[in-house]
Amino acid sequence: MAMASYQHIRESILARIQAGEWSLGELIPGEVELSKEYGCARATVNRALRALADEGLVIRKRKEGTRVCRTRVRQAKLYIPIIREQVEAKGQKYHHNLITKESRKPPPSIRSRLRISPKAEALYLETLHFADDQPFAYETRWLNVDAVPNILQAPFDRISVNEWLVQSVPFSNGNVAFSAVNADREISTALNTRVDQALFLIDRTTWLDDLFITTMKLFYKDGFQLYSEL
Amino acid sequence: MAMASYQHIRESILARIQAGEWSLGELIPGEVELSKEYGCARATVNRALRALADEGLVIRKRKEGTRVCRTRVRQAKLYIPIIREQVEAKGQKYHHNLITKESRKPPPSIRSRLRISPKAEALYLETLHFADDQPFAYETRWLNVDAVPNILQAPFDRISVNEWLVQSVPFSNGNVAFSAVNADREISTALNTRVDQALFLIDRTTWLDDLFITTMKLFYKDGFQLYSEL
DNA sequence: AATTGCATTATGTCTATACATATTGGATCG
DNA sequence: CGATCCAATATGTATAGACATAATGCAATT
Repeated sequence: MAMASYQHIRESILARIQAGEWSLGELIPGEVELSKEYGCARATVNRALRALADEGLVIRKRKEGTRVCRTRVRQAKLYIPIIREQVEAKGQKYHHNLITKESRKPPPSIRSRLRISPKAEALYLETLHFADDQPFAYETRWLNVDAVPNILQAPFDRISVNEWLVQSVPFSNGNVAFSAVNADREISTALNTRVDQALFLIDRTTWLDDLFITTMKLFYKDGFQLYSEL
Repeated sequence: MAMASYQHIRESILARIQAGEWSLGELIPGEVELSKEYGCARATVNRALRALADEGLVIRKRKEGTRVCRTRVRQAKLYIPIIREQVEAKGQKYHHNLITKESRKPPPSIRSRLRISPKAEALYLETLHFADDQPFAYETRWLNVDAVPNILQAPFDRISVNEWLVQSVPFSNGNVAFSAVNADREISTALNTRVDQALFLIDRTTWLDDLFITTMKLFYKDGFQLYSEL
């Protein structure tokens, strides 16, 4: 069987929504009725409808029923990959260059988001990522050494900080922000672009519960775009 | 009961992963064993593990078992809201200004992505969105009138194109790309920023099956960022 | 008229059971 | 030795039945 029956039902209902059988905001039949119609158990319809609800296509409420979502919360699932994979996916050769690695007292703007003590130092790293020997992205990172003690032994000449962290440290929560910034002198030099070039910036911070792990800014070379199917 | 039992189990297993009970890439106990441990049916554990798999925290394979995900595919769910809601969520007053609305022959760059005939015309719209009477975002849009016939009656002085489409037209698929661009003269004037200012750009196209509906570029005023929890 | 309470209803979750399916590894046979 | 087959195994899916829970609206009560 190519597809499970709950998948079939999901697709069928999706098609019926798209065909306009029920208009936006309208109630669709209940689980019991649909299960009779499709000749299956209620649990199977339930799973299909739950799947649609997870995707944001319908809204379900107890007692009220299931209705076609009116304001389609367009949720795009973004996969933020490891930079090496991003480069290699384009068929280009990846390497990176560790520019800075030193313990510093973080500036207030960083310290506040770290939730660490005012006097504590943190590891500061700057990395330049290359695709086919062309600059691809410029990364600045603050790292809580206490949270990741064995980081000092990590072979950052062979593996990037980014990748080492992803593979070695679990994390419980964090946030990302995407924005656009103008390249300053330093970054434009590093990325070999003009000053003021618009750059795509990913700003990410991660914790393990309340323990700060790392915060990072990633400046992509111009032309980069983050893509997602809906 | 505050939480369903499968949720409890999900959280418990998540905590055990984060506590390092199983290291990255390692197999965790099977469903039967866990169901005995938690004193519940296998289906309940199954649901918990499926949830974790959906979130990208574990990988499951038949016969092999469930293992903690090594390269955590960091998937961020992005909610792309209606602009009015975005503005009002910041506690600001929203209004918009329809600058252009006319039928045109789309340029090749647009036409190719529309999958429509070479000679067909399409509706071209330019909208400026305001937050507290300050420019917030500049939108250019191409729209397939054939796909949305009743669009010509839509009251675009009261409701924005964006919002009308989201509420009136179902869509089956599409794509989004996020990037950074430098403001040209026209856009910088509209948004009241300097030329060359880095702007966050969302570029989105949607279809109903193979029927093109609309493609849109949205230039956000500087300072904007797209935020998401992980 | 306002409040309280109860039956109703649709989804949410759980259980026990069964069969399906993919995959591994060992046993068998040429 | 190598190819093939088969049993074991862990997850995947489906079913019927049960109880939980939230929300609605009607009915009885104050």
